[in-house]
Amino acid sequence: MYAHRAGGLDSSFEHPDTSNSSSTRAGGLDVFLALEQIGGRRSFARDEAIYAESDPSDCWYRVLSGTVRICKLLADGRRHIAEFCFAGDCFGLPTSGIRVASAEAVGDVTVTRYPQRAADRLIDENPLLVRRLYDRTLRELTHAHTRMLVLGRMTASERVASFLLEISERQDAPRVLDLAMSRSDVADYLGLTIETVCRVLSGFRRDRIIAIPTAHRIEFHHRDALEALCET
Amino acid sequence: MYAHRAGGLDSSFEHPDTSNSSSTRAGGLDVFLALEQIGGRRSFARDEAIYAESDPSDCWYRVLSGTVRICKLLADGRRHIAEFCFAGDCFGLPTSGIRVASAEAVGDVTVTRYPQRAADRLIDENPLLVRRLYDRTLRELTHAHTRMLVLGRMTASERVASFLLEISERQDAPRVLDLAMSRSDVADYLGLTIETVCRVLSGFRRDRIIAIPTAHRIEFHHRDALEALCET
DNA sequence: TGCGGCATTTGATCTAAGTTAATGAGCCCG
DNA sequence: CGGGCTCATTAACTTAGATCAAATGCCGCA
Repeated sequence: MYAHRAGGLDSSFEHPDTSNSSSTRAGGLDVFLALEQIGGRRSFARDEAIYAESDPSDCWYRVLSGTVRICKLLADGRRHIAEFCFAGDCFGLPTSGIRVASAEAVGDVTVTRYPQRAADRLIDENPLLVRRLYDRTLRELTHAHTRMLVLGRMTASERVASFLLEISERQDAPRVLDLAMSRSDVADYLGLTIETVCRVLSGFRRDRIIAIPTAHRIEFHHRDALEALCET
Repeated sequence: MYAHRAGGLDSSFEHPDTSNSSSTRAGGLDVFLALEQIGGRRSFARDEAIYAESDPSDCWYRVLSGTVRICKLLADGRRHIAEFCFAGDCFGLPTSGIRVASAEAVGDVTVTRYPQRAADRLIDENPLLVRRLYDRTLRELTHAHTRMLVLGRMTASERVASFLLEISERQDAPRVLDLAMSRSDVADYLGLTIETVCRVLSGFRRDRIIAIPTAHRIEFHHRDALEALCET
């Protein structure tokens, strides 16, 4: 279901010739090297804010290690997590000069920070780089459309199944899953409550579809059962 | 709430110098002219499919008149509408070679069709064009994040209020709203049922927030009440 | 090793929205 | 002009998931 994201976003930077673009490669790798040059490394502790909603937006980021959550809040405190970003993912790309969501470290996180002005200059000078960012963003938009289907039309069990499969496809091991995030994060990502997420997971365990050796580790016993749940 | 979309996508093509980019304008307008050259005009009747999920993807489109809906289906027929596209909006931009959603005419529709190969060539030759498409896609992604918050965390009343305001901001008149789409389309866009959409609209009318002279026309009497409902 | 606090899990109720069903209102075509 | 569509509305009832409440378990730290 989420196979189009396989390989992560890393690959767009590191293997710029793997996409379906017919761009010239002239000087291609230099571009990405140059991008690394202008980036500075930052670290954030568990639950620390990287930026907040309505902050001025003068840079964007790429995850080096750890997990970042992109959150939006309603006036009364209801929260939604728009996406989780893992190593290689970019976030905080500019749409206006103001942040429309906040970014927070799920666990300890290291990121590269790209100042807007310098990156803009590079982007304007390097068609190839825009093209990569564009392709990447188009893929993210497709992913967003899938997420909307999940949030708009799927049951609690289907949402949790699709979540487990999505995260698992982002990690190396196909039979085991290490969740960096809390049940509360999962719930806010899926538009459910903590309790419902727990109940669904317990149900899956009762049905021998998964095992839950510790709260943050899931073992897949019948991946096909999960896949059947979120078939399109 | 949706103000970042003000002006529609038309403006990115017709006034390429209004964005925050520092791109050179050298030959700028020629690019968009060239894009128009390679586009062919097509018309579709109410409910006609423009393309279907899993079709090969060899072109993309821009709406000239009418409204298009982008749909995703689950195996058992549950439907979700990812977005409505109005005059000036682009849709069907390529992520892989296969359509991941279908596009259908809501009413009678005219579109410009851009063959992928020709458009790709133009894109590769014209940094400015990619930059426009990129900025546009980034704005759409922001909109998608807002939609996820609506679908994941808002009540039925809040969803309908946000829908009315969103569509109204896309039209000229601020006091009256002409809905091209059926209640069923609205429901599938908001992750609700037809009946719930009706009940909420009737509730708004009972509370004198709106009037509903005909099923497809809404008059705003207390726009502020709607705005209060979906405050972030 | 044992204590305190937080996250997770489970259980008991409640409710917003879904489902089912009946009625009403346009509107197209003969 | 009127019959038969389809779409929209309203009402009665059901239910999936939320809310409220109470364990349970786990982890860091003394």
